[in-house]
Amino acid sequence: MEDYTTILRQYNLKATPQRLAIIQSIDTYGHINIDNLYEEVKNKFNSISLATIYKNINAMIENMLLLEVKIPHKKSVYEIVKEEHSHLICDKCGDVLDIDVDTNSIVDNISNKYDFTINQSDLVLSGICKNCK
Amino acid sequence: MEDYTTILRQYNLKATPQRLAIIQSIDTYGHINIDNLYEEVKNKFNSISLATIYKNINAMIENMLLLEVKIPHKKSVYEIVKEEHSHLICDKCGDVLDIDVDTNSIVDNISNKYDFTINQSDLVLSGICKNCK
DNA sequence: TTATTAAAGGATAAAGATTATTAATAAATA
DNA sequence: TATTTATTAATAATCTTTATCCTTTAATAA
Repeated sequence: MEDYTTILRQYNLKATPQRLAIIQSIDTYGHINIDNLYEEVKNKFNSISLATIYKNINAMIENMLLLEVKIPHKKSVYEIVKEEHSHLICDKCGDVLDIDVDTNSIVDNISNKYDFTINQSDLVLSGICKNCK
Repeated sequence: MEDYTTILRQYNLKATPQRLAIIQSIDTYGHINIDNLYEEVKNKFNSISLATIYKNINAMIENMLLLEVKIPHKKSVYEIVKEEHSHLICDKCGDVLDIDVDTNSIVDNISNKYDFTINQSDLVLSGICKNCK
């Protein structure tokens, strides 16, 4: 993931400087919420408006470049779409880790039992991380 | 789950008629979001204020009688705290089902791998239910 | 390179969601 | 039944998110 301009265009989004700053911050942090993203982008881009952040986050989500991760008791964070994975959250320091969990057997099992077509599996594990305990 | 008055008192909450109506609606529906809850309670209790709904939902969450369930692309729903379980959501009709999924091996595995103390495991499976497909 | 066009940005207003305030009321308790 | 304290309703205040409108800019093709 280097050339953000190309990536944006691949997702049918014009490569504006504001968008480059947004996508770069998200990529750097891995996961970031709206407020921190605004602060972050503002450092490089003093004049940016909060509405621009919202508009672009929404556009990038619609075009499937970004994903919203909902977290218990916290504000959502946004990440770049990659292979499906789960999340491990530290309730103390707020750190968010991507983890690899095989949920296939669970999904198959529930899918059969309830006659459901399951398209998405969101797993969030919360607790206290190594450094915080 | 019958005597809501007793339950509220067990959780150190005064048993007001408004609270009884709230807890009864949640229990009846199983899962309900703020807006639907407000509508529902208003039917029995015309004068209730939306702020009262919010205050009580928050009080009940703090006192661990209720739980917020965050759902991708939707408003959160609230449920009465029971044994830990996961959720199966129909993206079409919005129905929410409690499901029993054994996440112990996953939690143990990740817990060891990352040296994390995991306190909570939130799994939401989304798709299309039997009736909607 | 420049001109054209459609989209995006910034400022701010509007809308939506949640919380705080305050005076009146009602639940718990003795 | 009286007293105390928490709760309610109404509404204001505070976020949070989206819409509007005018200016600016990225993409495209001449």
